Amino acid sequence: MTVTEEPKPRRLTPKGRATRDRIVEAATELIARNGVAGTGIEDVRAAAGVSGSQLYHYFDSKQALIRAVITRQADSVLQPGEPRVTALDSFEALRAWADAAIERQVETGCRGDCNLGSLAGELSVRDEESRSDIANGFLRWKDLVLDGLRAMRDRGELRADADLEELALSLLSALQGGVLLSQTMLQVRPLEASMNAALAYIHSFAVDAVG
Amino acid sequence: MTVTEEPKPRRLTPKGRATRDRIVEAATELIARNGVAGTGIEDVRAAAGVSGSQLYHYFDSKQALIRAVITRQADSVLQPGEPRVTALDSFEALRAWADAAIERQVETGCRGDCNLGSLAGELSVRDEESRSDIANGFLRWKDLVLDGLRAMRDRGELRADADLEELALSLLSALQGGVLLSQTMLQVRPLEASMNAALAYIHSFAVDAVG
DNA sequence: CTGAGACTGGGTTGCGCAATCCAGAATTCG
DNA sequence: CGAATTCTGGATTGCGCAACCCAGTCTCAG
Repeated sequence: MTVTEEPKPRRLTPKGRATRDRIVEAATELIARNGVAGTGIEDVRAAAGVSGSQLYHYFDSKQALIRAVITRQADSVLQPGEPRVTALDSFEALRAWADAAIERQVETGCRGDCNLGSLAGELSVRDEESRSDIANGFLRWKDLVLDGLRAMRDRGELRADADLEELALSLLSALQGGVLLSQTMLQVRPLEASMNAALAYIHSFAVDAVG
Repeated sequence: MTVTEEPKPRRLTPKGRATRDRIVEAATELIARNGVAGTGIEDVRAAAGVSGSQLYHYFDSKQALIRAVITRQADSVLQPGEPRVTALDSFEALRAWADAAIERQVETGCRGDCNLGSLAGELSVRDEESRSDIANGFLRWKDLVLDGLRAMRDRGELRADADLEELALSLLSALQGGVLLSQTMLQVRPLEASMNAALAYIHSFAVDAVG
Protein backbone atom coordinates (compact mmCIF):
# COMPACT_ATOMS: atom_id res chain seq x y z
CA MET A 1 0.00 0.00 0.00
CA THR A 2 2.93 2.34 -0.59
CA VAL A 3 1.05 4.33 -3.19
CA THR A 4 -2.06 4.71 -1.08
CA GLU A 5 -3.50 8.18 -1.10
CA GLU A 6 -4.20 9.31 2.48
CA PRO A 7 -7.93 9.52 3.10
CA LYS A 8 -8.96 13.12 3.39
CA PRO A 9 -10.82 13.02 6.71
CA ARG A 10 -8.56 12.33 9.65
CA ARG A 11 -10.75 9.47 10.74
CA LEU A 12 -12.90 7.45 8.45
CA THR A 13 -15.93 5.72 9.92
CA PRO A 14 -17.19 2.49 8.38
CA LYS A 15 -20.02 4.49 6.89
CA GLY A 16 -17.66 7.06 5.43
CA ARG A 17 -15.39 4.31 4.14
CA ALA A 18 -18.34 2.75 2.36
CA THR A 19 -19.28 6.06 0.77
CA ARG A 20 -15.73 6.73 -0.31
CA ASP A 21 -15.44 3.26 -1.80
CA ARG A 22 -18.70 3.72 -3.61
CA ILE A 23 -17.37 6.90 -5.18
CA VAL A 24 -14.15 5.28 -6.31
CA GLU A 25 -16.00 2.34 -7.81
CA ALA A 26 -18.39 4.59 -9.66
CA ALA A 27 -15.47 6.59 -11.00
CA THR A 28 -13.70 3.42 -12.09
CA GLU A 29 -16.65 2.22 -14.10
CA LEU A 30 -17.26 5.57 -15.70
CA ILE A 31 -13.61 5.93 -16.63
CA ALA A 32 -13.65 2.47 -18.17
CA ARG A 33 -16.51 3.57 -20.42
CA ASN A 34 -15.67 7.17 -21.14
CA GLY A 35 -12.04 7.69 -20.22
CA VAL A 36 -10.73 10.14 -17.66
CA ALA A 37 -11.32 13.21 -19.81
CA GLY A 38 -14.82 12.06 -20.62
CA THR A 39 -15.73 11.50 -16.98
CA GLY A 40 -16.80 14.56 -15.07
CA ILE A 41 -17.28 15.08 -11.38
CA GLU A 42 -21.01 15.40 -11.98
CA ASP A 43 -21.07 12.01 -13.68
CA VAL A 44 -19.37 10.37 -10.71
CA ARG A 45 -21.62 12.21 -8.28
CA ALA A 46 -24.74 10.93 -9.96
CA ALA A 47 -23.48 7.38 -10.41
CA ALA A 48 -22.35 7.12 -6.78
CA GLY A 49 -25.56 8.69 -5.53
CA VAL A 50 -23.83 11.38 -3.48
CA SER A 51 -23.75 15.17 -3.50
CA GLY A 52 -20.98 17.34 -4.83
CA SER A 53 -20.00 18.24 -1.31
CA GLN A 54 -19.51 14.61 -0.42
CA LEU A 55 -17.17 14.17 -3.31
CA TYR A 56 -15.02 17.04 -2.07
CA HIS A 57 -15.36 15.87 1.48
CA TYR A 58 -13.56 12.68 0.55
CA PHE A 59 -11.29 13.93 -2.23
CA ASP A 60 -9.46 17.21 -2.52
CA SER A 61 -9.88 17.36 -6.24
CA LYS A 62 -10.70 15.42 -9.33
CA GLN A 63 -7.04 14.51 -9.55
CA ALA A 64 -7.13 12.99 -6.07
CA LEU A 65 -10.10 10.89 -7.11
CA ILE A 66 -8.31 9.74 -10.25
CA ARG A 67 -5.33 8.76 -8.17
CA ALA A 68 -7.59 6.73 -5.92
CA VAL A 69 -8.83 4.94 -9.03
CA ILE A 70 -5.24 4.27 -10.07
CA THR A 71 -4.47 2.83 -6.65
CA ARG A 72 -7.55 0.68 -6.76
CA GLN A 73 -6.64 -0.70 -10.15
CA ALA A 74 -2.99 -1.27 -9.27
CA ASP A 75 -4.16 -3.18 -6.23
CA SER A 76 -6.23 -5.42 -8.46
CA VAL A 77 -2.96 -7.20 -8.75
CA LEU A 78 -4.07 -9.94 -11.03
CA GLN A 79 -6.50 -7.54 -12.55
CA PRO A 80 -6.27 -8.92 -16.07
CA GLY A 81 -8.67 -11.57 -15.14
CA GLU A 82 -10.93 -13.63 -13.08
CA PRO A 83 -10.56 -16.11 -11.46
CA ARG A 84 -7.77 -14.77 -9.33
CA VAL A 85 -4.65 -16.76 -9.92
CA THR A 86 -2.60 -17.01 -6.78
CA ALA A 87 0.80 -17.08 -8.43
CA LEU A 88 2.30 -17.00 -11.87
CA ASP A 89 4.84 -19.69 -11.17
CA SER A 90 4.22 -22.23 -13.90
CA PHE A 91 3.64 -22.24 -17.62
CA GLU A 92 0.12 -23.36 -16.95
CA ALA A 93 -0.54 -20.44 -14.64
CA LEU A 94 0.91 -17.97 -17.11
CA ARG A 95 -1.19 -19.41 -19.92
CA ALA A 96 -4.29 -19.27 -17.70
CA TRP A 97 -3.58 -15.67 -16.82
CA ALA A 98 -3.23 -14.77 -20.47
CA ASP A 99 -6.39 -16.67 -21.34
CA ALA A 100 -8.26 -14.84 -18.61
CA ALA A 101 -7.18 -11.51 -19.99
CA ILE A 102 -8.28 -12.58 -23.46
CA GLU A 103 -11.58 -13.86 -22.12
CA ARG A 104 -12.17 -10.56 -20.41
CA GLN A 105 -11.83 -8.74 -23.71
CA VAL A 106 -14.11 -11.23 -25.42
CA GLU A 107 -16.78 -10.71 -22.76
CA THR A 108 -16.70 -6.93 -23.10
CA GLY A 109 -16.44 -6.90 -26.87
CA CYS A 110 -13.04 -5.21 -26.45
CA ARG A 111 -14.70 -2.18 -24.98
CA GLY A 112 -14.28 -0.32 -21.75
CA ASP A 113 -11.23 -1.35 -19.80
CA CYS A 114 -9.90 0.75 -16.96
CA ASN A 115 -6.46 -0.73 -16.45
CA LEU A 116 -3.10 0.85 -15.71
CA GLY A 117 -2.25 0.94 -19.40
CA SER A 118 -5.29 2.89 -20.45
CA LEU A 119 -4.86 5.23 -17.49
CA ALA A 120 -1.23 5.71 -18.44
CA GLY A 121 -2.17 6.61 -21.97
CA GLU A 122 -4.46 9.36 -20.77
CA LEU A 123 -2.54 10.73 -17.85
CA SER A 124 1.19 10.16 -18.06
CA VAL A 125 2.05 13.14 -20.22
CA ARG A 126 0.19 15.69 -18.20
CA ASP A 127 -0.07 14.56 -14.64
CA GLU A 128 3.29 13.67 -13.16
CA GLU A 129 1.88 12.37 -9.90
CA SER A 130 -0.52 10.03 -11.63
CA ARG A 131 2.23 8.86 -13.96
CA SER A 132 4.36 8.03 -10.94
CA ASP A 133 1.49 6.14 -9.30
CA ILE A 134 0.90 4.14 -12.46
CA ALA A 135 4.60 3.42 -12.87
CA ASN A 136 4.71 2.11 -9.32
CA GLY A 137 1.74 -0.06 -10.09
CA PHE A 138 3.51 -1.48 -13.13
CA LEU A 139 6.59 -2.14 -11.03
CA ARG A 140 4.53 -4.08 -8.53
CA TRP A 141 2.97 -6.12 -11.29
CA LYS A 142 6.39 -6.76 -12.76
CA ASP A 143 7.63 -7.93 -9.38
CA LEU A 144 4.73 -10.30 -9.09
CA VAL A 145 5.51 -11.84 -12.45
CA LEU A 146 9.17 -11.90 -11.49
CA ASP A 147 8.42 -13.84 -8.32
CA GLY A 148 6.67 -16.48 -10.35
CA LEU A 149 9.43 -16.72 -12.92
CA ARG A 150 12.05 -16.91 -10.19
CA ALA A 151 10.21 -19.82 -8.59
CA MET A 152 10.13 -21.59 -11.95
CA ARG A 153 13.85 -21.05 -12.44
CA ASP A 154 14.57 -22.27 -8.90
CA ARG A 155 12.62 -25.41 -9.68
CA GLY A 156 14.77 -25.95 -12.74
CA GLU A 157 12.02 -25.18 -15.23
CA LEU A 158 13.69 -22.06 -16.62
CA ARG A 159 17.32 -21.85 -17.66
CA ALA A 160 19.71 -20.14 -15.26
CA ASP A 161 20.75 -17.71 -17.99
CA ALA A 162 17.24 -16.40 -18.54
CA ASP A 163 16.95 -12.65 -17.90
CA LEU A 164 13.87 -12.81 -15.72
CA GLU A 165 13.43 -9.04 -15.64
CA GLU A 166 13.30 -8.99 -19.43
CA LEU A 167 10.78 -11.81 -19.49
CA ALA A 168 8.54 -10.08 -16.97
CA LEU A 169 8.71 -6.77 -18.81
CA SER A 170 8.02 -8.35 -22.16
CA LEU A 171 4.97 -10.10 -20.73
CA LEU A 172 3.57 -6.89 -19.23
CA SER A 173 4.28 -4.92 -22.38
CA ALA A 174 2.61 -7.55 -24.49
CA LEU A 175 -0.43 -7.46 -22.26
CA GLN A 176 -0.79 -3.68 -22.35
CA GLY A 177 -0.01 -3.43 -26.04
CA GLY A 178 -2.39 -6.24 -26.85
CA VAL A 179 -5.20 -4.69 -24.86
CA LEU A 180 -4.56 -1.30 -26.44
CA LEU A 181 -4.71 -2.63 -29.98
CA SER A 182 -7.66 -4.89 -29.25
CA GLN A 183 -9.61 -2.01 -27.76
CA THR A 184 -8.76 0.20 -30.71
CA MET A 185 -9.50 -2.36 -33.39
CA LEU A 186 -12.46 -3.86 -31.52
CA GLN A 187 -11.20 -7.39 -31.96
CA VAL A 188 -9.33 -9.73 -29.71
CA ARG A 189 -6.73 -11.01 -32.18
CA PRO A 190 -4.00 -8.52 -31.27
CA LEU A 191 -4.14 -9.54 -27.60
CA GLU A 192 -4.12 -13.22 -28.51
CA ALA A 193 -1.13 -12.66 -30.76
CA SER A 194 0.82 -10.58 -28.28
CA MET A 195 0.25 -13.03 -25.42
CA ASN A 196 1.23 -15.94 -27.64
CA ALA A 197 4.47 -14.19 -28.53
CA ALA A 198 5.33 -13.24 -24.97
CA LEU A 199 4.57 -16.71 -23.61
CA ALA A 200 6.54 -18.30 -26.41
CA TYR A 201 9.48 -16.10 -25.55
CA ILE A 202 9.33 -17.23 -21.95
CA HIS A 203 8.96 -20.81 -23.12
CA SER A 204 12.06 -20.47 -25.25
CA PHE A 205 14.01 -20.35 -22.00
CA ALA A 206 12.41 -23.51 -20.66
CA VAL A 207 14.94 -26.14 -19.66
CA ASP A 208 13.38 -28.69 -21.97
CA ALA A 209 12.75 -26.20 -24.75
CA VAL A 210 15.16 -27.88 -27.11
CA GLY A 211 13.31 -31.18 -26.73
CA MET B 1 -5.18 8.31 -48.35
CA THR B 2 -8.49 6.65 -47.52
CA VAL B 3 -8.66 8.18 -44.08
CA THR B 4 -7.78 11.67 -45.23
CA GLU B 5 -9.96 14.38 -43.79
CA GLU B 6 -11.28 16.60 -46.57
CA PRO B 7 -9.73 20.04 -46.38
CA LYS B 8 -12.33 22.51 -45.31
CA PRO B 9 -11.99 25.13 -48.04
CA ARG B 10 -13.14 23.95 -51.42
CA ARG B 11 -9.83 24.88 -52.92
CA LEU B 12 -6.57 25.05 -51.05
CA THR B 13 -3.86 27.31 -52.39
CA PRO B 14 -0.20 26.47 -51.79
CA LYS B 15 -0.16 29.22 -49.18
CA GLY B 16 -3.23 27.84 -47.45
CA ARG B 17 -1.81 24.35 -47.62
CA ALA B 18 1.35 25.57 -45.92
CA THR B 19 -0.64 27.26 -43.16
CA ARG B 20 -2.78 24.18 -42.63
CA ASP B 21 0.29 21.98 -42.46
CA ARG B 22 1.93 24.33 -40.01
CA ILE B 23 -1.13 24.07 -37.77
CA VAL B 24 -1.15 20.27 -37.89
CA GLU B 25 2.55 20.10 -37.11
CA ALA B 26 2.22 22.46 -34.19
CA ALA B 27 -0.66 20.40 -32.87
CA THR B 28 1.32 17.20 -33.24
CA GLU B 29 4.23 18.53 -31.21
CA LEU B 30 1.99 19.93 -28.51
CA ILE B 31 0.04 16.69 -28.24
CA ALA B 32 3.28 14.76 -27.96
CA ARG B 33 4.23 16.89 -24.97
CA ASN B 34 0.92 17.47 -23.26
CA GLY B 35 -1.51 14.94 -24.67
CA VAL B 36 -4.74 15.72 -26.46
CA ALA B 37 -6.62 16.81 -23.34
CA GLY B 38 -3.73 18.99 -22.29
CA THR B 39 -3.52 20.72 -25.65
CA GLY B 40 -5.94 23.55 -26.20
CA ILE B 41 -6.87 25.40 -29.35
CA GLU B 42 -5.15 28.50 -27.97
CA ASP B 43 -1.92 26.55 -27.50
CA VAL B 44 -1.98 25.39 -31.12
CA ARG B 45 -2.89 28.85 -32.32
CA ALA B 46 0.09 30.40 -30.59
CA ALA B 47 2.54 27.69 -31.60
CA ALA B 48 1.49 27.79 -35.25
CA GLY B 49 1.51 31.61 -35.28
CA VAL B 50 -2.02 31.95 -36.63
CA SER B 51 -5.22 33.50 -35.38
CA GLY B 52 -8.18 31.65 -33.92
CA SER B 53 -10.17 32.32 -37.07
CA GLN B 54 -7.53 30.70 -39.20
CA LEU B 55 -7.73 27.59 -37.15
CA TYR B 56 -11.47 27.38 -37.74
CA HIS B 57 -11.01 28.34 -41.33
CA TYR B 58 -9.03 25.17 -41.89
CA PHE B 59 -10.68 22.87 -39.35
CA ASP B 60 -14.32 22.62 -38.38
CA SER B 61 -13.52 21.83 -34.80
CA LYS B 62 -10.86 20.68 -32.41
CA GLN B 63 -11.87 17.13 -33.22
CA ALA B 64 -11.24 17.72 -36.91
CA LEU B 65 -7.76 18.99 -36.07
CA ILE B 66 -7.07 15.95 -33.90
CA ARG B 67 -8.17 13.70 -36.73
CA ALA B 68 -5.75 15.49 -39.04
CA VAL B 69 -3.01 14.76 -36.52
CA ILE B 70 -4.03 11.10 -36.48
CA THR B 71 -3.88 10.97 -40.26
CA ARG B 72 -0.49 12.61 -40.28
CA GLN B 73 0.88 10.14 -37.78
CA ALA B 74 -0.65 7.12 -39.49
CA ASP B 75 0.96 8.29 -42.70
CA SER B 76 4.32 8.33 -40.97
CA VAL B 77 4.21 4.72 -41.91
CA LEU B 78 7.54 3.74 -40.54
CA GLN B 79 7.06 6.33 -37.88
CA PRO B 80 8.75 4.36 -35.11
CA GLY B 81 12.05 5.57 -36.33
CA GLU B 82 14.56 7.22 -38.46
CA PRO B 83 16.15 6.39 -40.82
CA ARG B 84 13.19 5.35 -42.91
CA VAL B 85 13.40 1.69 -43.63
CA THR B 86 11.98 0.90 -47.02
CA ALA B 87 10.66 -2.54 -46.21
CA LEU B 88 10.48 -4.91 -43.28
CA ASP B 89 11.34 -7.97 -45.32
CA SER B 90 14.29 -9.42 -43.51
CA PHE B 91 15.32 -10.17 -39.95
CA GLU B 92 17.91 -7.46 -40.26
CA ALA B 93 15.33 -4.90 -41.31
CA LEU B 94 12.99 -5.88 -38.49
CA ARG B 95 15.80 -5.64 -35.95
CA ALA B 96 16.84 -2.25 -37.36
CA TRP B 97 13.26 -1.03 -37.14
CA ALA B 98 13.02 -2.13 -33.53
CA ASP B 99 16.38 -0.57 -32.74
CA ALA B 100 15.27 2.70 -34.32
CA ALA B 101 12.17 2.75 -32.14
CA ILE B 102 14.31 2.08 -29.07
CA GLU B 103 16.78 4.75 -30.07
CA ARG B 104 13.97 7.22 -30.47
CA GLN B 105 12.90 6.63 -26.88
CA VAL B 106 16.47 6.92 -25.68
CA GLU B 107 16.87 10.26 -27.43
CA THR B 108 13.71 11.70 -25.92
CA GLY B 109 14.26 10.26 -22.45
CA CYS B 110 11.06 8.26 -22.95
CA ARG B 111 9.05 11.44 -23.00
CA GLY B 112 6.66 12.91 -25.47
CA ASP B 113 5.61 10.55 -28.19
CA CYS B 114 2.62 11.26 -30.39
CA ASN B 115 2.04 7.91 -32.01
CA LEU B 116 -1.11 5.99 -32.84
CA GLY B 117 -0.89 4.09 -29.57
CA SER B 118 -0.81 7.13 -27.36
CA LEU B 119 -3.58 8.75 -29.40
CA ALA B 120 -5.61 5.56 -29.08
CA GLY B 121 -5.19 5.57 -25.33
CA GLU B 122 -6.61 9.07 -25.07
CA LEU B 123 -9.31 9.00 -27.70
CA SER B 124 -10.65 5.55 -28.42
CA VAL B 125 -13.17 5.37 -25.61
CA ARG B 126 -14.79 8.69 -26.25
CA ASP B 127 -14.39 9.60 -29.87
CA GLU B 128 -15.63 6.90 -32.18
CA GLU B 129 -14.46 8.59 -35.34
CA SER B 130 -10.94 9.06 -34.06
CA ARG B 131 -10.88 5.47 -32.83
CA SER B 132 -11.83 4.33 -36.31
CA ASP B 133 -9.12 6.49 -37.89
CA ILE B 134 -6.53 5.09 -35.53
CA ALA B 135 -7.68 1.54 -36.09
CA ASN B 136 -7.35 2.05 -39.83
CA GLY B 137 -3.86 3.37 -39.26
CA PHE B 138 -2.96 0.27 -37.27
CA LEU B 139 -4.38 -1.91 -40.03
CA ARG B 140 -2.20 -0.18 -42.57
CA TRP B 141 0.86 -0.66 -40.39
CA LYS B 142 -0.04 -4.27 -39.91
CA ASP B 143 -0.33 -4.72 -43.66
CA LEU B 144 3.07 -3.19 -44.13
CA VAL B 145 4.63 -5.61 -41.68
CA LEU B 146 2.64 -8.40 -43.31
CA ASP B 147 4.05 -7.55 -46.73
CA GLY B 148 7.55 -7.86 -45.38
CA LEU B 149 6.86 -11.14 -43.61
CA ARG B 150 5.17 -12.51 -46.72
CA ALA B 151 8.26 -11.69 -48.80
CA MET B 152 10.40 -13.48 -46.24
CA ARG B 153 8.19 -16.55 -46.35
CA ASP B 154 8.16 -16.53 -50.15
CA ARG B 155 11.93 -16.48 -50.09
CA GLY B 156 11.89 -19.52 -47.84
CA GLU B 157 13.12 -17.69 -44.76
CA LEU B 158 9.93 -18.21 -42.78
CA ARG B 159 8.13 -21.52 -42.49
CA ALA B 160 5.02 -22.04 -44.58
CA ASP B 161 2.98 -22.79 -41.47
CA ALA B 162 3.73 -19.45 -39.84
CA ASP B 163 0.61 -17.40 -39.14
CA LEU B 164 1.87 -14.14 -40.60
CA GLU B 165 -1.10 -12.15 -39.35
CA GLU B 166 -0.34 -13.27 -35.82
CA LEU B 167 3.32 -12.37 -36.19
CA ALA B 168 2.50 -8.91 -37.53
CA LEU B 169 -0.02 -8.25 -34.77
CA SER B 170 2.31 -9.44 -32.05
CA LEU B 171 5.03 -7.14 -33.35
CA LEU B 172 2.74 -4.11 -33.44
CA SER B 173 1.34 -4.89 -30.00
CA ALA B 174 4.80 -5.31 -28.59
CA LEU B 175 5.83 -1.97 -30.04
CA GLN B 176 2.85 -0.08 -28.65
CA GLY B 177 2.95 -1.84 -25.29
CA GLY B 178 6.67 -1.31 -25.00
CA VAL B 179 6.37 2.38 -25.79
CA LEU B 180 3.51 2.76 -23.34
CA LEU B 181 5.39 1.15 -20.47
CA SER B 182 8.64 2.91 -21.32
CA GLN B 183 6.90 6.28 -21.37
CA THR B 184 5.19 5.55 -18.08
CA MET B 185 8.23 4.18 -16.30
CA LEU B 186 10.63 6.65 -17.95
CA GLN B 187 13.06 3.93 -18.95
CA VAL B 188 13.64 2.09 -22.16
CA ARG B 189 13.90 -1.43 -20.81
CA PRO B 190 10.25 -2.37 -21.36
CA LEU B 191 10.47 -1.49 -25.05
CA GLU B 192 13.73 -3.37 -25.43
CA ALA B 193 12.20 -6.40 -23.75
CA SER B 194 8.99 -6.34 -25.74
CA MET B 195 10.78 -5.96 -29.07
CA ASN B 196 13.18 -8.77 -28.17
CA ALA B 197 10.24 -11.03 -27.40
CA ALA B 198 8.31 -10.20 -30.56
CA LEU B 199 11.37 -10.58 -32.79
CA ALA B 200 12.26 -13.85 -31.10
CA TYR B 201 8.75 -15.09 -31.76
CA ILE B 202 9.08 -14.27 -35.43
CA HIS B 203 12.51 -15.85 -35.44
CA SER B 204 11.08 -19.04 -33.95
CA PHE B 205 9.37 -19.54 -37.29
CA ALA B 206 12.59 -19.09 -39.27
CA VAL B 207 13.35 -22.01 -41.53
CA ASP B 208 16.75 -22.52 -39.99
CA ALA B 209 15.52 -21.86 -36.45
CA VAL B 210 16.26 -25.36 -35.29
CA GLY B 211 19.93 -24.97 -36.28
C1' DC C 1 -24.37 16.04 28.17
C1' DT C 2 -21.98 18.93 24.92
C1' DG C 3 -18.60 20.41 21.72
C1' DA C 4 -16.04 18.88 17.92
C1' DG C 5 -15.59 16.36 13.95
C1' DA C 6 -17.49 13.42 10.28
C1' DC C 7 -21.02 13.05 6.98
C1' DT C 8 -24.42 14.94 3.92
C1' DG C 9 -27.14 17.93 0.50
C1' DG C 10 -28.11 21.38 -2.90
C1' DG C 11 -27.10 25.60 -4.84
C1' DT C 12 -23.67 28.91 -6.67
C1' DT C 13 -19.31 30.68 -8.60
C1' DG C 14 -15.87 31.81 -11.81
C1' DC C 15 -12.80 30.52 -15.20
C1' DG C 16 -11.06 28.05 -19.11
C1' DC C 17 -12.21 26.49 -23.25
C1' DA C 18 -14.07 25.70 -27.98
C1' DA C 19 -16.33 28.17 -31.13
C1' DT C 20 -18.26 32.38 -33.26
C1' DC C 21 -18.50 37.08 -34.91
C1' DC C 22 -17.08 40.93 -37.57
C1' DA C 23 -14.11 42.82 -40.68
C1' DG C 24 -10.53 43.39 -44.03
C1' DA C 25 -6.63 41.94 -47.20
C1' DA C 26 -5.04 38.85 -50.77
C1' DT C 27 -5.86 35.91 -54.59
C1' DT C 28 -8.36 33.69 -58.31
C1' DC C 29 -11.12 33.26 -62.33
C1' DG C 30 -14.52 34.37 -65.80
C1' DC D 1 -11.52 44.34 -64.30
C1' DG D 2 -14.61 43.01 -60.78
C1' DA D 3 -17.03 39.61 -58.29
C1' DA D 4 -16.25 35.68 -55.71
C1' DT D 5 -13.42 33.00 -52.95
C1' DT D 6 -9.60 32.22 -49.94
C1' DC D 7 -6.86 33.75 -46.28
C1' DT D 8 -6.19 36.34 -42.16
C1' DG D 9 -6.71 38.79 -37.48
C1' DG D 10 -8.44 39.91 -32.96
C1' DA D 11 -12.15 40.37 -29.93
C1' DT D 12 -16.18 38.25 -27.87
C1' DT D 13 -19.49 34.71 -26.36
C1' DG D 14 -21.58 31.19 -23.69
C1' DC D 15 -21.41 26.92 -21.59
C1' DG D 16 -19.44 23.12 -19.12
C1' DC D 17 -16.74 22.07 -15.59
C1' DA D 18 -14.18 21.73 -11.13
C1' DA D 19 -14.50 23.63 -6.97
C1' DC D 20 -16.62 26.15 -3.26
C1' DC D 21 -20.23 27.89 -0.05
C1' DC D 22 -23.68 27.50 3.40
C1' DA D 23 -26.23 24.83 6.27
C1' DG D 24 -27.86 20.87 8.66
C1' DT D 25 -27.67 15.98 10.68
C1' DC D 26 -25.19 12.26 12.78
C1' DT D 27 -21.61 10.33 15.69
C1' DC D 28 -17.90 10.24 18.91
C1' DA D 29 -15.25 11.19 22.95
C1' DG D 30 -14.18 13.63 27.11
